[in-house]
Formats: sequence, C-alpha cells, structure tokens
Amino acid sequence: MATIKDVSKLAGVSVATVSRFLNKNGYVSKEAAQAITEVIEKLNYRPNNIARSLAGKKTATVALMVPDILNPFFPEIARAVEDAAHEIGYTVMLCNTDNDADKEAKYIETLIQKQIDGLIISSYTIKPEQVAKLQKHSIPVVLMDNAFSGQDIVSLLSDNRGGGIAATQHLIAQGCRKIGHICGPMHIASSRERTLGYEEAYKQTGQFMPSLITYSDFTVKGGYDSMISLLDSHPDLDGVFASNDLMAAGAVKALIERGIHVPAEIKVIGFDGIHMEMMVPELSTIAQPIYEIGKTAMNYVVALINQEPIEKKSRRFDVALIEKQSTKR
Amino acid sequence: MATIKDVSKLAGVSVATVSRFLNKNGYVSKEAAQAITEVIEKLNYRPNNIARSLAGKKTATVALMVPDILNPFFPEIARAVEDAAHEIGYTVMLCNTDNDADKEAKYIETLIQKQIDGLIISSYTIKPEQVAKLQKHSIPVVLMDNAFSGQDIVSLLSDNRGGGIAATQHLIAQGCRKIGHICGPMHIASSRERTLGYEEAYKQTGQFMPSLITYSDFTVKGGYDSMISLLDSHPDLDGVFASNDLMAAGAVKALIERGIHVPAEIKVIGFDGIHMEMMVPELSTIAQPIYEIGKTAMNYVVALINQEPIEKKSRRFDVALIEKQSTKR
DNA sequence: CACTAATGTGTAATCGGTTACATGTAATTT
DNA sequence: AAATTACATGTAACCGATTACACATTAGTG
Repeated sequence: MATIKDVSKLAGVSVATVSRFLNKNGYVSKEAAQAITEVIEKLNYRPNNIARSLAGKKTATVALMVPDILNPFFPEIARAVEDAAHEIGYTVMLCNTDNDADKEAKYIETLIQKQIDGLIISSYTIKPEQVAKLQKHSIPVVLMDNAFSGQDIVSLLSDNRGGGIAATQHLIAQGCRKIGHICGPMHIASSRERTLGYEEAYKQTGQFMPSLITYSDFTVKGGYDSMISLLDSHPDLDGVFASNDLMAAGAVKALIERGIHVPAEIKVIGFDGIHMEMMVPELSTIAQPIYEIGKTAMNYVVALINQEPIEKKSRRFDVALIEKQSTKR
Repeated sequence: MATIKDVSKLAGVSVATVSRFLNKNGYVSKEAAQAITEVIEKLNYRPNNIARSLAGKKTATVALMVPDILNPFFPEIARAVEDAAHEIGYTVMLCNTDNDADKEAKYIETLIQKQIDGLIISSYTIKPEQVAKLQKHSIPVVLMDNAFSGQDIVSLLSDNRGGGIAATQHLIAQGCRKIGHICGPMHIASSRERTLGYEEAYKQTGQFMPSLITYSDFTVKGGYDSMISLLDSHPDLDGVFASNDLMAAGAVKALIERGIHVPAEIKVIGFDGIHMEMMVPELSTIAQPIYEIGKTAMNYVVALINQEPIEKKSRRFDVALIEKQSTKR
C-alpha cells in the first residue's frame, strides 16, 4: 500500500503539501496539484483512514443503535440512515441491543473506545447519564422515538398523540361505535402518547371505558393475544386501534382465524407505516415518515459533529393516515 | 482521555510494560501488573482503538454487506452476525448495496480504506476480481448464498436444490397434482438451484411443463403478479412453490383476493424461513438455518482473520421443511 | 560454579497521516 | 519604495498505541 510519503517523494513535494491537497485546505499551487494528482493515479494511492483518524480525530463513522433489527421498523430506519451516511462518505456501525440495558451499556463503552463520531439511537432503556457520558467524550447523540425532557439532547419524535387521535377519529368516521385499543409497552413514552391520543379522541364520543384497552408489547404475538382477550370481553367491538403495525397485524390474524371479517365486522388500524404488503387485507395505518426520520437523524448528527448550529433541539414529525382495506367501509 | 503514557508514568513503569500487560503478551511481573491495574482503574483508562489499529493493524471491525436490508432475510442474518461479533468484541459495519453494483464497488473501496478486518457479503453482483482485490489487501471474505466455483473463497450455501426438491415433494405428498412455480432472478445461482430442484422433483410425476414456471424477482409484488399470471394460464393449479417467502406471501395474497382458498384449493410453499407470523394462513416453507448461517459466517471470517486453518472452503447447510397452514391437507 | 534459559523492563522506532510554525516569494496597499 | 497581505511549501512534532531490540536479573542445568 502506498503511503503519503511515497506520493510526496514521487511528486517532489512535502507530505504537508500532499496532505493539504488531499484535504483541500491551505494553499497548493496548480503545478503541485497536478503532479500530486498524477502520482496518486499512478500509485493508486488511497489515504489510510486509520492514520487519518488518529491524527485528525475523526473517524467518519456513526453508530446506529436499535433495540431490535428484526422489527421491520428498524431496517427501514437503518436503510435511511445508511443511505444518507453513504452519500456523505460516512459509514454506519450497526448495534443491536436486544432491548438489553446491559448490552446497550457495554456497546456505549465500545463505541467510545472506537471513537465513533456520533450516535443515532432508538432506545427505551438508555439513561440521561449515558448520553451525558457520550457527550463528555464529544460524541454527539441523536435520539429517535424518545426524548429526555429538559436535557440538551437532539431528539426526533413523531406526533404520537396526534396520530392516536387521527387513528381513532378515522375509525369513528368509518362508522365504528365501539373501538378497542391495543397499547404498547407503558415504559415507552411514544406508546403512552398514542394511547392518550386514543383516549382523548374516544372520550369525545362519550362511550369510553378502560376495559377497551389491553396492554401488549409491540409484537405480532402480543397483538394476537390482546385481540383475543378483547374479543372475549367485548364481543360487540367494531373497531380496533393498535399502537403499532405488528400488533395490528396480530389482531387481524386473530380476527381472521375467528372467522370475523376485517373490515366488514371489525375495522383495524395500526401505527408506524412499515411495509407489510403481504397482508390481506392490507393494513390502514398512521404512518410515520420513517425514511425522513432516519435521514434527518443522520443529517443532524453530522451537523452536530461539525459543530454547526442546529435549529431545533427537538423535532416533531407529522404523521399521515394511510387508508387501506382494513378500515374500508 | 488518559493515554498509555499517563498510565505508565503513574504506575512507574514503561509504556512497553503497560502494553504487554494490556495485550497479555511478553513478561510482566506480579508487582507491575498490580500497579498497572490500579492506575487503570483510577484513571478509568481505556486503550485507544484507533491508535491500536494503526500500530497493530487490526480494527476489530467486520463489514456486513447485503443487497437489501428491507428484505426480512437480511435483518435476520444481520442479527446473527451482530450477536456473534459482539460476543467476541468485534463490531459490525452495515453496508446496504441496493443491488447496485456501483454502490457495491464504491463500498469495497471504502472498506479497504477503513481497513476493516474482514467482510461478510451476500451479493449477486460481486465479481471474483473484487474479492481478489480485498484479499490482496489481506481482508478475508466470506460469501453467503453465493459461490465462485474454483475460487479460493469461503462460501456458505444452503442446499437450495435439495430444498427445491423437498418443497415440491411436500406439495405432491399433500395431494397436489398440478404445481406451479414462481422462480426468483435467474442471475442468482441459489435461485436457479431451487428451480432445478422443483423441475427435478416434478418431472418424476411426469406432468411437468415449462409454462408452469413464472419468472419473478423475490418481492411480494413480484410473487403477486406471477401468481395472477399463473392462474390465468393454469386455472386448474392446485399447488405453488415460490423460491422465496416474500414471493410466496405475494402469491397467497393474490389467491385470497381472487377468492381462492389456501390451502383447500391451492397449497403454497415458500423458501427461506423468515419470520412472517402475521400471515394468515401461516406459510409453509423450506427454512434455511439463517441464524446459524450468520453465526458461522462471523466465525469463519474471524478464523480467517486470525489465520487459523479453516476446515472447508465451501460449506453447505441443510434446509428443513416447516409445515404450516398454507400446505395443510 | 560457570553457563544457558527464562523472566522482566525500558528505549526508541514505527504505523500513516495532520497541522503548527517557520520561511520565502509574489502581489497589493499605502 | 516600504509595508502588508496572499500564496506556497517544507520541517518536525504529534496522535496513542505496538513491538523489535538491548540489557539486566533470576532460575535452572550439568
């Protein structure tokens, strides 16, 4: 592998000049630039990123930490982050935490040691101190789908409450009178917000009762089980709002297996907007702009890395109702 | 951030001794070890991985390159690779190529520059020269779901042909007499093998005809369209084998929408064994040991990095029939 | 007891870059 | 014409580790 010294020698200039040329900072004459260009071409020289990082303190690497890469929501985020990263020459380190706080903590240590430039994280177990620690090592953090109130942390959130309201109102508009709700883990703020949105919207119809809510875990299996218990306690249900698409899919599955027609007898709507084209009926949902969120996360983290002034410390994304068959009249 | 020099100074030994202690090579006295341990604790010292990499030539990073992280098959692989990597202190760089040969080539350049220790790749566009190039830079490569004949490359393959046979035989065993096939991209060897398996098994029943095969692209939409055209040309079909689960799901969707009952009227089987619990009916499939493949890939690449002798240059994994509702009698 | 082998430690070169600082020349200002 | 300022380049320190080599001490062997 050719080094910068080889280039400097062959081009008849100093390593400093080559470095300046490479980084486009400082002055380099036309002639020198020409000579260097030729030598680089000839030697097929590529700067060594490791050495660059050691000297320059930048690794051009960001980590993406997600609770569960098997949940389709996160590959979609990963896709967006990776896209944006690749475009600007950054590289993405994938960290899957399995919702395990220990693994997460261990990863944070590792990432500090590897001196990643920034971290994009979606986590419900991370604590403000951990973020502070990262920031102390001057590793900027962008939080997705979560926020620490009052903390100095950039966070990206969808309008969960508004989405919950929209979902419920949509069901009502489609003629539902008795709407059950499958809510996600209560330790997840976004999840709680969606449920609050449901309650808020539903209470305006005057028939809300707590037993219409079942508590689940964001999985297909969880949604399936919840649907069955909802059905048992409220056989006259005609609509269901699940706090994420996977649970909604589980609910639809339970209904179909029970011989209950969706949407004729019971309409179902989810939340997230992940791609699940294989479903029949296709699922209506409150879609988060997942790709945009991932892209924005990457842009923000890079802005933070470059110490550019950031407009907002916390950004809220609008959600959109996607009407598919599962809530057709 | 404390450096090795700080530690050596405080512990009253040389940096060499600290380094020896850290890497457990060379001699270090009990007393020195004790002193160093204490200082490390006190300073909360962590070795700088970048510097380590520069001097030691190892980055403890492997790249995982996949064609499409949105295809559920790859998150499952990623999960396994990440698990195995994390266990042994390696870190995973995610590279999504979008099936784009240019992006792939560009990535390979980047990875060489970043001096990753190894590459695990699933690609249908990569060329032997590119692998050779990586190897020239002493970056070992493990190929998944693909193989270069005669090349000196470790590759992991499932028994695609056997799986194609098993899928077809299973349909026959379940009473199907006229079985259509939705095959994947012909430039993918594994895909071709599955189709060959289908033909081989089917020909033994004596009724095979080329028009039973439709050519598709491994997507839900592709499977859906293929199913519809199959239905048009062969209304009397009673079984379908799709070369991957996504296409099978698309086929099931088309059938349900057409009011054709699965499995009563037409049975459907897929290939891969990805998790799609939300489906109704649940999909029978020929499951690859995805997790094991990912784990093995990681183990192999690490063995190659450490220059350990590897048993096999190419390893074949058995597949397993998973019977679910979509092929029930 | 002399002699080799094992143990323990430090010095300094090295990995491949970046960049502060010094120096020199050409172009502008005043 | 003298004083600035912009342009161009080189020298060498530095980033934070690893490791070859030299040297000293202790243990083991014949």
